[in-house]
Amino acid sequence: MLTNSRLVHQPHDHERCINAALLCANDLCAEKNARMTTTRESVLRLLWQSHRPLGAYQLQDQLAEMLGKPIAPPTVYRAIEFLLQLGLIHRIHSLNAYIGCPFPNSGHSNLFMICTQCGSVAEVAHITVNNVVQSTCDKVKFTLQSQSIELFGLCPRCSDNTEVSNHD
Amino acid sequence: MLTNSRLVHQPHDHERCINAALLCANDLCAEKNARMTTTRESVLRLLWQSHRPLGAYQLQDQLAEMLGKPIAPPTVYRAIEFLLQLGLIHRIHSLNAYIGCPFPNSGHSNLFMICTQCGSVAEVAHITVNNVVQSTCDKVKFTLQSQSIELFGLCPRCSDNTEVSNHD
DNA sequence: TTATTATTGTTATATTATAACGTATTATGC
DNA sequence: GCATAATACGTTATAATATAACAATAATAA
Repeated sequence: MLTNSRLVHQPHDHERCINAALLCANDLCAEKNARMTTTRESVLRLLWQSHRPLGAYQLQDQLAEMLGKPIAPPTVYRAIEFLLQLGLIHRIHSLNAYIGCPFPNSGHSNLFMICTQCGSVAEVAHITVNNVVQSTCDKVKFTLQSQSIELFGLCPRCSDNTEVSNHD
Repeated sequence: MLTNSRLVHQPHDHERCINAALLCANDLCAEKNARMTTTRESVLRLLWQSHRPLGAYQLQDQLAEMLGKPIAPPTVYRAIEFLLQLGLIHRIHSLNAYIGCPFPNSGHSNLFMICTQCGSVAEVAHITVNNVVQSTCDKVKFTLQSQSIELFGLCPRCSDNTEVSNHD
């Protein structure tokens, strides 16, 4: 099982995540003959900086500040679209928000664990989940193309806190 | 495995689905001391009539026509909210649309198979999927509260058609 | 350099959803 | 029945999310 669950819920060095993501992005662009422009890189950077899902208009604000000039929605959405296509970020439908993908190369299904308390989101790629989903589709003759699995609940930290406060 | 997959993709008697859903809705309301008003019933009926996901503003139009008077968005959203709470309908996040639930009593997880060709949506409740999801959550100490699983691909009919056209 | 393509800027607007407050309707206790 | 409270609906305005269309600019290729 591939997951960033532990990392997400612990304080850690964000710079590393950001740099890893940017390196990976550059590789992917080189490979696919795509251009990693300032706007696109900035959006990716912002998503990794926050380390949690950001809406398009949050990105707009932060991007405007980062670049020191006003940015219109289409610019943001174009960058988002580009990064989505490359698999560098994901869209979380239930939140209308976007988040950096921790393992863009893994040909994985998108399974997100969204903490309803603190808003953190961990991504998990689990072969067993994939297999079960696939076999379920086979059973009803549904040709699976892609998927969006969004789980809501309490992350490890918030689970602990809840338990503690229940004991008070 | 519980599913309406076959039914969804075949021509069939919609009146039955509608009536079954309305009966079920009335029972649930009686049980929970909730009121099945004209607006709410109409929205539920419309969703079953179409037998595919409808957006809030599609519902608004159809509701206005059905009731013979203009309807404002809040009215629609209130009915939607009510039906969601009772578990009589589901929201499909990736489509910003709503659909009737074929088995509201089954304490099931929401797994949808969305045909990217014809737009039909089947719901499946599969204990194995639930179990795998749950055990994945356990592994990373995530306390699961609810879930949204949306699968995109080709329904049985569209799969067949594609195959045929490929052979031409 | 020029032609071509890809990207961004700009304006306007579509789509989805909710806030706030007033009115009407329905249930409940007397 | 009548007063009261609770619930649902009507109405207006607006927030939040997303895209269309076209002009301008920048990068690449010929």
